[in-house]
Amino acid sequence: MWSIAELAGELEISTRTIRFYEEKGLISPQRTPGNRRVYSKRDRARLKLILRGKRFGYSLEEIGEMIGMGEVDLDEREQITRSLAYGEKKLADIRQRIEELKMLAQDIESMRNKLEDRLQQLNQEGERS
Amino acid sequence: MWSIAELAGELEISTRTIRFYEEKGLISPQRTPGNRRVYSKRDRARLKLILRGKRFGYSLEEIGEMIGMGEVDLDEREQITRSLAYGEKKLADIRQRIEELKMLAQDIESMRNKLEDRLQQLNQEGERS
DNA sequence: ATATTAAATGACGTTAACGTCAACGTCATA
DNA sequence: TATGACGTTGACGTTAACGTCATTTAATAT
Repeated sequence: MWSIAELAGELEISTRTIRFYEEKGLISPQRTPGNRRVYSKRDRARLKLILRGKRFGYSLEEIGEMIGMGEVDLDEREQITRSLAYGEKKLADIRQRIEELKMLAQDIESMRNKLEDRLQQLNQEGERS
Repeated sequence: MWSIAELAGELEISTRTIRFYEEKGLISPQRTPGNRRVYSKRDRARLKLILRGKRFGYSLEEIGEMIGMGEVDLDEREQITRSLAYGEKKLADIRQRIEELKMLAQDIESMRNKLEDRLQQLNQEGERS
């Protein structure tokens, strides 16, 4: 169990950010008798997932959908079916992103090659003086 | 060569967005005698790179650094050296992201398996009635 | 018991990344 | 040549994702 400051320190975000995510319904920590928030291991895992999502440019709203809010009033079978469908879409999305990242890496590598060539050329010009 | 609307259509962004990127110095298209913007193949490639970066949560400022603006008042050798160093960092970052995405995909797949098991179970319960 | 220190809540401020609108210029074409 | 359709530059508006107070309450140390 963690306090809000401990968790914020570990994850390198502000306490405001954590409260903000709670406002948006992304996490719902327990409270102490004195009304302080306490975060379980599960809350912490959820926060990490949120942060990971953010690093890939997902909005908080998208992340909310991803971790399955909304659609709370369905029977279990229906819920599971929808979650599966959503999961498939996300998987396709992620595989697509992996391919794009590889392309990005290639872009950068080809830039690197050109730059190295130019540097080589500059060095040779220098030697000829 | 493309007009701004053609390019916007193809890339599925607004013309405002394209002009905004120009304001920020990320692209600098040529102009016609009548002051219209014209976009070359190179401009288009650059825009695609920008959009790709955005999809991974990079800010426009970071993208700007990535495609090598800033540091304009250095000699060429220095410029190239810095660009190379920056490129290496980005490459490491990207490779890291690829690994993270693979992990995210695994998370989702294992969730899927659990859900499918549960669905199977529900179906069998149904048959036994 | 009191002084710190940490937390909660609410309100307002800020920044990036555009959207929207007005006022005007220009190009094609009937 | 006039009438849309497309483009340009401001200028102001908007939204997401927080930051920054001020105020009040609770826990901890002395």
